[in-house]
Amino acid sequence: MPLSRRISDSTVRRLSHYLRVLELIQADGGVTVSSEELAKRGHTTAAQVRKDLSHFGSFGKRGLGYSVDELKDRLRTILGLDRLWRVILVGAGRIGSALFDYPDFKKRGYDCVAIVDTDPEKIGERWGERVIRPAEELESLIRELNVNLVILAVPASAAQVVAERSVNAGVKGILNFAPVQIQVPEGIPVENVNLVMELEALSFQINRASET
Amino acid sequence: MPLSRRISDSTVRRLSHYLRVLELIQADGGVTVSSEELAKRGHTTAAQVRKDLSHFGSFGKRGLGYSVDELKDRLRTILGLDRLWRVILVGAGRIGSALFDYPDFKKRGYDCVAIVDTDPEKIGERWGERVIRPAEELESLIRELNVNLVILAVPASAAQVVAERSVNAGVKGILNFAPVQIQVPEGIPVENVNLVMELEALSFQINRASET
DNA sequence: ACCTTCTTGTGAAGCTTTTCACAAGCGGTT
DNA sequence: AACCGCTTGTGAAAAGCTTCACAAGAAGGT
Ligand SMILES: NC(=O)c1ccc[n+]([C@@H]2O[C@H](COP(=O)([O-])OP(=O)(O)OC[C@H]3O[C@@H](n4cnc5c(N)ncnc54)[C@H](O)[C@@H]3O)[C@@H](O)[C@H]2O)c1
Ligand SMILES: NC(=O)c1ccc[n+]([C@@H]2O[C@H](COP(=O)([O-])OP(=O)(O)OC[C@H]3O[C@@H](n4cnc5c(N)ncnc54)[C@H](O)[C@@H]3O)[C@@H](O)[C@H]2O)c1
Repeated sequence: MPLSRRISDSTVRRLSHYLRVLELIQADGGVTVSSEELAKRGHTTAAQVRKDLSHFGSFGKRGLGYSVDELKDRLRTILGLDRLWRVILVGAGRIGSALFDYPDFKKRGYDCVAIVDTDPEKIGERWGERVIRPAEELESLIRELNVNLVILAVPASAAQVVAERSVNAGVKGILNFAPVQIQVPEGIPVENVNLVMELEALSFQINRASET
Repeated sequence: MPLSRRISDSTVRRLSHYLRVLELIQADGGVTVSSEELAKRGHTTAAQVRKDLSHFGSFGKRGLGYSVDELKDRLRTILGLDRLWRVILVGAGRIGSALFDYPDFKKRGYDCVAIVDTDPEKIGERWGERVIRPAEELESLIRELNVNLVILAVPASAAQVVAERSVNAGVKGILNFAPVQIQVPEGIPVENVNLVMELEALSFQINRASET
């Protein structure tokens, strides 16, 4: 069990995927599952499933497969879902309002504990249990509420500055919706969501397929 | 110029990235650009930039670099942005309303020509120039408006059915926001956006970094 | 016309990820 | 207690992707 090797990005995404599949299997009353089945319902092969899991230990029983319950717990621990993550949402615009209160976040332990915006019209507005705070309070909110993650839902021009301020205030990871590559200190993970890029990947593939 | 080899996903995403960088350079008045500079402002290396581009031809001049204008055009063609894409939005909920009229889509040639929903409260509602149509009209709208792409912004339970209906009606690609792996016929590209997965990738990396 | 400087395009090397293949192990059956 | 069917865990092979390194070519100066 090579617990210290680097884990590839694709492996992590697949783990996340396996977890979701396990939840579905559990909801259907499944008790054990083979790598074969996990692969079929995921998007991959049985060997890949086993290799992915083997990076973190050996959770299965030969001849039987994996205990759904146990594997689910293991994956939750591996993915860091065995604790609560405190998230601040920066930018209460269109994408921000979709993300806020997205139930799947809460279900996985991501709790949006604060929202900030610069727009005086929006500051003070109540969203569910939260009130939109002015952007100047970003640092103090992060410190006082012990925020771990920031969701950047601001215009591209503001993203870099907000990211820097957030990291300086102690945030440990960034989910960035602005279509810019933000620069952060070594060791602070950033995940980018770029929807234009996704559409471009589609049109590229469609074009390519039609080129015979 | 190996025009027929398979292009990796990561290459396509970088092309998309280069295009954005080129637009920024052009806005700053840049006329030519070297792979070195493109790499610095992207997220990669000069060799990678050249290798990526070399799959599609040789667009540069040795000693000089690339013409910003020309490379931009070439990339637009490669990514399929030299035409208009007609998009239907299925699901006029929170994420759907954020996506609709997202200006960056229009700027790249993706035009949301129709919106459908099942909710009687929403049907008939006007969003900008569009009116939300009942979901039963999905197929007829796709055919009549010559829709190429579908954005799935419906609950996970509805995603598979909507995807199948859309493909049967002639859609050529799917951007899926529902957190399920949808099954489609060979040759229909699907891009998935799974935000929970992105957050999980962050918490995984944060956990891992703190394990010394 | 030649030399210098710069940067591309590209095989080859190096590295990472995926797939293969099979010994090892578990549980049920005879 | 030995056998059998099944599935894991894992080295080794294969495939895929990135980096290296350099010849080839372009522009400008002398
Ligand atoms: N709408 C979409 O579908 C969509 C999709 C993908 C990416 N994005 C990106 O997400 C970001 C936000 O998009 P949107 O459509 O929600 O825009 P929006 O204009 O609706 O919202 C942006 C919000 O950020 C606030 N803001 C601006 N500067 C700020 C700052 N320094 N600190 C805090 N708040 C600030 C604004 O007041 C506004 O409320 C943009 O970068 C956009 O490119 C949007
Ligand atoms: N809100 C988010 O931040 C977010 C983020 C990522 C992914 N998602 C996913 O996107 C999807 C939509 O999320 P949402 O938050 O917008 O939910 P929502 O409930 O706000 O919107 C869903 C909409 O789809 C409509 N709908 C349901 N069945 C339909 C059908 N068969 N045909 C057409 N329309 C139908 C509903 O009437 C509703 O208007 C979900 O799968 C969700 O998991 C949401």
